[in-house]
Amino acid sequence: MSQYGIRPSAQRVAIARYVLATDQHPTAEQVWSRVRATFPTVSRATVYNTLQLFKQHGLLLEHELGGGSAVFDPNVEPHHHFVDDETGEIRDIPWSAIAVGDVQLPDVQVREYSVVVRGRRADAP
Amino acid sequence: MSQYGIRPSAQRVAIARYVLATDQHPTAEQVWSRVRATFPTVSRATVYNTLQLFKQHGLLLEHELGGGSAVFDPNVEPHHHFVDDETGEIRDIPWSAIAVGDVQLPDVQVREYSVVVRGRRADAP
DNA sequence: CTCAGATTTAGACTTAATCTACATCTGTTG
DNA sequence: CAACAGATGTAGATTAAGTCTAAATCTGAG
Ligand SMILES: [Mn+2]
Ligand SMILES: [Mn+2]
Ligand SMILES: [Zn+2]
Ligand SMILES: [Zn+2]
Repeated sequence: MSQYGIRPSAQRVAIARYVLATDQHPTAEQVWSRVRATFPTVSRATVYNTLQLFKQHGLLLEHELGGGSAVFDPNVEPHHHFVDDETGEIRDIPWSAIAVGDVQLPDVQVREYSVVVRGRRADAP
Repeated sequence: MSQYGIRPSAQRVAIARYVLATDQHPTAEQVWSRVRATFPTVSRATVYNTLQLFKQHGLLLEHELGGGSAVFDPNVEPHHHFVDDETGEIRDIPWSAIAVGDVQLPDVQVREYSVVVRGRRADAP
């Protein structure tokens, strides 16, 4: 973590151990709840501040995909997302799984793009 | 509007006149603010309820694309979106402007998908 | 015209997120 | 080590989007 210019306080390490290792897409409140299980005194403000710090240093992405709260994503490589209509659960889709042609728009400098897919898990066949 | 099974009250007509005709992607608060200019007594609850009603009847889409609040979109045909990093402004991208290959995911019934592009307006050349 | 159901309203409430002011920690310097 | 300044963390207040409630008002079928 210090390799990224972030001083590794105990709180930051506890937050990192959860949020940088998950394959889910937790909200800030979910991160706070999880981290309090092992670090009961950590404050809400520290969790929100640390998530923004990690984001600014490129360790996390923040997405708004519906459900009313932002989610955090330690997978910082380009990829797409599937959002379950019923549960709101978010799953990663590998970049290679969807072919997207050139994204060039007039008068726009594109920073990033991705596909958001919505639907439901299919019933057993 | 009655063709969609919605009783056209004065409030609903005032809301529809703005939100079904705009080419922007206003938030509920922006809709409320705009509608109050011509209908000063309309309540916040009526605006939120009416937007959800229009959405349920297929007159509007609701998107969460960042910025902390949902936006409403009278363009209910499939299309993509560009989000300006600096201003948060949202612009439509025609469906035909981006080629997206097959979107098929294991165990998923896809309801809809689209591309979200982020970046900034290019400076004059 | 009546009145039951539909619609609207003001304001209370909930929740995500941010802010503030103060406390604590930590690394550096003498 | 001791002092201290800057960095970090904390509790609780605050903001803002959105929802809910209970009461008022409207409307059209009979
Ligand atoms: Mn929503
Ligand atoms: Mn919010
Ligand atoms: Zn992801
Ligand atoms: Zn649109």
